[in-house]
Amino acid sequence: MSAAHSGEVGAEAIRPPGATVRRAPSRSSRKRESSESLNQNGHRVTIDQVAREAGVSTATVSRVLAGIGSVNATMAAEVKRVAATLGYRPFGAARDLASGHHRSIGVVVPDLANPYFYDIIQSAQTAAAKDGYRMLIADSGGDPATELSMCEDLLSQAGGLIVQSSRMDVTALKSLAAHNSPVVLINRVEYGVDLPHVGVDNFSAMLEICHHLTSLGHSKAVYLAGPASSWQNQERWRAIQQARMMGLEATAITAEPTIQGGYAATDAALVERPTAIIAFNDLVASGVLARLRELGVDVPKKMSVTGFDDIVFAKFTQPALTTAVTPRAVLGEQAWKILKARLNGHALPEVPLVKAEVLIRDSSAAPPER
Amino acid sequence: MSAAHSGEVGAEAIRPPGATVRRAPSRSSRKRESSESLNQNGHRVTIDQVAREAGVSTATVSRVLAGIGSVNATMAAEVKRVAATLGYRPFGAARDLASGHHRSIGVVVPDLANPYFYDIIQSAQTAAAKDGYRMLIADSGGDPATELSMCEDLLSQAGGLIVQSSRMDVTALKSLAAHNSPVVLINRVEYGVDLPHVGVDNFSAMLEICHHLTSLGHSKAVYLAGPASSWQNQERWRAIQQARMMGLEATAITAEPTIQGGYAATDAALVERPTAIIAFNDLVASGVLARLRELGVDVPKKMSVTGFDDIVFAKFTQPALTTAVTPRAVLGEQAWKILKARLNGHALPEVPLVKAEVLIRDSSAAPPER
DNA sequence: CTGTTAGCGCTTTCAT
DNA sequence: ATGAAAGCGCTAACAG
Repeated sequence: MSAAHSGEVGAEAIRPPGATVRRAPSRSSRKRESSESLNQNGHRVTIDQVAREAGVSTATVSRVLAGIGSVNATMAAEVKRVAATLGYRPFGAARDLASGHHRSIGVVVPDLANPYFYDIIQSAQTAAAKDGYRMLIADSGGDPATELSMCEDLLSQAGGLIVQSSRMDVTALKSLAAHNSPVVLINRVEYGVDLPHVGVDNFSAMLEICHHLTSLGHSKAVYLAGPASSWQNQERWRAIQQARMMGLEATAITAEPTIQGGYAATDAALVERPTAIIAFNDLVASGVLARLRELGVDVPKKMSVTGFDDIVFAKFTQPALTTAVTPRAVLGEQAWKILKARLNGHALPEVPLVKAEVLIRDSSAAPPER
Repeated sequence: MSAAHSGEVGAEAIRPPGATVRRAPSRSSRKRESSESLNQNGHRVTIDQVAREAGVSTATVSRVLAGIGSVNATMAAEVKRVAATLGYRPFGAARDLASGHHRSIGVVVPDLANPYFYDIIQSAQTAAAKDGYRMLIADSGGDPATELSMCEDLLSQAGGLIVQSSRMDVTALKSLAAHNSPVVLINRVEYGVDLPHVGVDNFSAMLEICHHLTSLGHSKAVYLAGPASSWQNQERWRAIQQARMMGLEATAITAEPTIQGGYAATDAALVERPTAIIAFNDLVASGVLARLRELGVDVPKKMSVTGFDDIVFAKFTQPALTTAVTPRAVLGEQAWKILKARLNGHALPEVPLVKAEVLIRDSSAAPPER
């Protein structure tokens, strides 16, 4: 093969004499003190070096490493060997620029310290990784303004976005949609906003919880509500209100969506003299349980408590929590599926809200006789 | 200002006649169907468009948007206005390529579903974001082999790596170190491997837990061990063995580092007839508590149980868990501090292992009389 | 099947 | 203070 086997002399020598003489590359003196992924000599190993060393063209190296097209087996092996020897790792930015799209997707969540989000992140990450995408994550702290700018920001490094339980108002959401970038919402449904979403059918599940309670004989409950801007909270509360027709009287008291929040709000809830406390989620319910125990209120004999989500701990609280299983892994996969379709310009698959199964455990029972 | 105000005709027209004629750009026909961040017309808004529209050079736009160097205030305002109007968002890959380094760091954890890692991830993310870095996260699933390849992989998209509780063996760690890339380890100390680390002083904290137990009168305990390849587990076990000189006899039984794991391993632990069960972490301890409750074994009267980490739930278990507070947020910040120094070519700051404070709650007490 | 080569969009000299 | 222009390292036409 009389390939461009130029060895060490190569490139410079074969430049045609008539070519415009380029100004000597001042670049050689450009600062390069930040040592990120450089080899021993302080230089990044590039695809050109691999190509030269292996006696092939950069195109071939690219093909071999990407596993695209067909290449002579011997050649491929040699390329791989050289790449390994040199410790070559492609420079992602160059690849993305050349191919015209980022290989990362951004994920923004309201609170990285909340276990609820991790199951979704985990499954989305696994699914995306399978397709060669990495995941950038960011914590908006639950602040709507931060959330929007965070999204805008990520969009310059990511090919698409998965936005979890967005707290943005409709205007912000619309302005995000106007970017025309691949974005999918998780657990935020907003008609009139042109953004695909996946989510849990909170309404049905909460209605079922209410039904469970009324069939047990409860008629007076307190809802420890989550953030007002949260769609999930709105849906859950809507269901509880709907349950009035089943004979369930309920008032809402806002609580921080954390264990501490539930703990702190319990006393206020008790003032209403309910026989059941419906918590926004399992975190809140756990806090309620803890406070009730302190207060000596027997659960479920004197008070029924329900959660939502079925986080790992729900099964191990004392007593074990009655809750609704929101299939988080499914949500993550669905979100990626839609995003992927969007990235590839395919038609978006229709995914209905995911049903949440209600799990009756030990924290709910018939109300005490009055 | 007679700037290059070329309007729409611009570029092509002013090309000097003597210049080498480039082959007509076949690029115009290159596929561009993947709609990622394109504007209405299906084209990405580039810095050139902004520059042209604003009647300045791309260099100026770059300066304005990066806030670097000094630019005429009026001009800057105009550039910003145009950029906003056009919906311009810089293409991260191009920026990274031009500047020579990635603006992301990779974070790999053994298990994204483990709450222990949340606080670390969150604080590291916040700290890094402040310096303009994004965070790529990946879940290795706790598999050493996957972990290494995952790191290699990330290194082509990230400027540096934070590796949590690495389970890689020394050889793998060394090969990672050999890349000479900015990597910092969290909770994995390996002398002889040239990689900076931050971590918790597991040994001292566990020794203190043991001391707490012996001073209560315990002399026979079972350690529900974590993964053998985990440095934290090794350190904790080392402390327990050390505690023999304080009169604590202990045997180790391996358990999955999860609630389920603790639950499942409890029966085997009981066979040893200990008066105390020392769990690898809070998750395991929670499982133990759940099983013990089922079995009717009173904690702490009949059995003392201790955890490690002080995850949010530790305070709310029944009874509340005696544990060691590992300051996760501090770890995340320290890790970023070191990584940043490394990325900038500064000297690495020396950070000693973080002390963990032992928190005596209700799950530990004097052993029953025999 | 393989090599050549033109850019991808941006930053950063360097010259003005 | 501003502009011109040279690439950063890689991919993907395109031509053989």
